[in-house]
Amino acid sequence: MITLKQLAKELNVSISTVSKALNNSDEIGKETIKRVKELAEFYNYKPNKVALSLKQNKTKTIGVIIPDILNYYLAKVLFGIEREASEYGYNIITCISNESLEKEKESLQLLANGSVDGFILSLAKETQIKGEIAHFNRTIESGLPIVMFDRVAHDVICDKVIVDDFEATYNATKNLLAEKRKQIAFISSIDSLSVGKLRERGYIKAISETTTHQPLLLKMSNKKECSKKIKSFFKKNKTIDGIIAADSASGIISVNTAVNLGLSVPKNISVIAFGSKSVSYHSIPQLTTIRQHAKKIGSIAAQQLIKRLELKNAEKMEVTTKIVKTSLVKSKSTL
Amino acid sequence: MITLKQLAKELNVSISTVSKALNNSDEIGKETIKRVKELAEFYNYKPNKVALSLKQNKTKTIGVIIPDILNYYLAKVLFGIEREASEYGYNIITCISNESLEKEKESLQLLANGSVDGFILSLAKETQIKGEIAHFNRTIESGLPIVMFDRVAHDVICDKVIVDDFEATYNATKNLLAEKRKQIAFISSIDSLSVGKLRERGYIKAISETTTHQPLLLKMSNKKECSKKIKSFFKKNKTIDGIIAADSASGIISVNTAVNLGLSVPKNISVIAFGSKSVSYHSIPQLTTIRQHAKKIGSIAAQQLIKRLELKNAEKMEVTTKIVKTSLVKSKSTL
DNA sequence: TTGAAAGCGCTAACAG
DNA sequence: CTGTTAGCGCTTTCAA
Repeated sequence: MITLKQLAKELNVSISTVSKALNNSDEIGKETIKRVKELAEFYNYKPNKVALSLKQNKTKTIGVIIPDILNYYLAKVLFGIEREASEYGYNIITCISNESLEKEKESLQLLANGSVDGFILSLAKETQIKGEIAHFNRTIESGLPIVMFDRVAHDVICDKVIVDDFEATYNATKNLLAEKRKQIAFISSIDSLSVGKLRERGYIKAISETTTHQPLLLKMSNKKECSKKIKSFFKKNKTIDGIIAADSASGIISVNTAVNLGLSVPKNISVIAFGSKSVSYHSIPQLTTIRQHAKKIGSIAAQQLIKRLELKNAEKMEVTTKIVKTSLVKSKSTL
Repeated sequence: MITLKQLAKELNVSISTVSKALNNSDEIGKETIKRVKELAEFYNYKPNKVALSLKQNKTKTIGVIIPDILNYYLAKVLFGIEREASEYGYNIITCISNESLEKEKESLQLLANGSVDGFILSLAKETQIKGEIAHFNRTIESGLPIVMFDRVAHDVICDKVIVDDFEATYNATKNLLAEKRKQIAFISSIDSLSVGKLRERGYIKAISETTTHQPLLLKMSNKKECSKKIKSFFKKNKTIDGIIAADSASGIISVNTAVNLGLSVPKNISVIAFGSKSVSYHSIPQLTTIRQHAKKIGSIAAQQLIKRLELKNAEKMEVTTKIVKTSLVKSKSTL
């Protein structure tokens, strides 16, 4: 990489002249500016990012910590974050906590050495189970703002972007009830997550408000066993005619299993699941899904963080919690 | 963030003494080291990464440019890269080219300003179609090594990590032939990618070596239309009894569509597709898959780059191309 | 209109 | 054993 120093030497001017010329300072003569710019162009000069960061005490880099990059939803949020950030000239450093509290702490710690200006993150499963939040507070106190999305720690005072999980399943369940379904079950493989619990509560509320039958729940911890568990669940409960699935895998497997058992979807049984468009193609008939607008969540989170970073007296800015509304996209697995 | 300067002031010693003490220099007295470390601990001192990078002229950061983060396979490679990199104390800055040549160039350009020590990348679709490679060569000439994986530019001289795509479909096709399948088709929605072409060629070779029937190809550009196209393809070609799918979506949809049309899988028709374990659950019966060991590809790519970065005279190190062998994991969609 | 010098936080050669 | 100094690449005040 070519430096100002080298340019200055070759042009027989001082470093500061070159710097000013490249920044179009009106202190510098037109002729000089032209000469400098030409040579810079010739050598494809780019100001060294590290030096700039050191000087200006900000890196234009955001640390993103996500629990699982193989989760389609989380990957999509990341996509949204990246796009928005790069729009504003920010880079993102990605760390994957792999659902581990330890790795989450470590990443936070590691990047808090001047590598990033702030964080966007979603809590690791283990963090949610153990309820630890001290590491977040420490980070915020040290001057690095955090924006949390989806799986958030309510007790930490910071900006948050969440989904209306409770309402989403509440409405979805109501929707199946409106189809005159009599026995609606809730299937989840994300029971340990805050969002999983919210979704369950939305379902339970709708059921207990409207019907007399008990909520019917199938909760699984292991994705591997989903197929078997769902199959035996269906066999045991022959009267089920509706499914609310808290995650897309459960939804897809429910439809495919029902069809496989000779049930007609949606004639005998309707299925609604959290999930994206592309995953909806994985079942025949195609799955009716609750869309979370993951990209939007990502871009809102990025906007929020950048706004705070570029504010003069950021402390004075109140923290906000933005709720991104889901939409129910009807397809072929419901009436 | 607390700095050496502040520590030095509070301890009434010089900055360099503090620096040396923290680095356990034997120039410094035991007692002093102890005092310094205690205070550093107390303030939770962390050396400023940016200053270190500037001083040492390396960032311990890798730029990763991937075409599509929502592609499960690519996300998994990213996972492998991240894990390996963090093992060696490297961070990764992720850019998503979104299959666009322009964005790919831009990211490369942008990070070549001292932000990263080198790159790991897979080519954007557009880059492969247009065959542009100048931007890669420029980057390498400027001293930043590149490791390419999966979708590589053969004409660029750099380290590469690839999959034995050709052999994989060749062997998979042979496998179906060994099942006495008479009419095996090849279905792909990634025709424009280098790997897509290799996979097709492997299939064609196996077919033309062994049978007299013409290769039977269904190539789609639009994922959206997959379901319809596959359905009409099946209806038109009633004698098909085997499928090799170049991508997992095609495979999943093939199985589900076949079942839906009343065919028995694998009795009437066998299906093999490129894909991961988790995607194999999305069809009933479960899909037989060609596994690419994405995480391994990621970690090998990271290892290779880091090795080159930490070598003294890296130019002298020959470039290598590593081939990661696929494995055929049999499940319920084949005999 | 241009240049010299200081400083961002750190390391390391050299001096004391 | 400890301190002074220079320098990584850049911006910016102040002086010429």
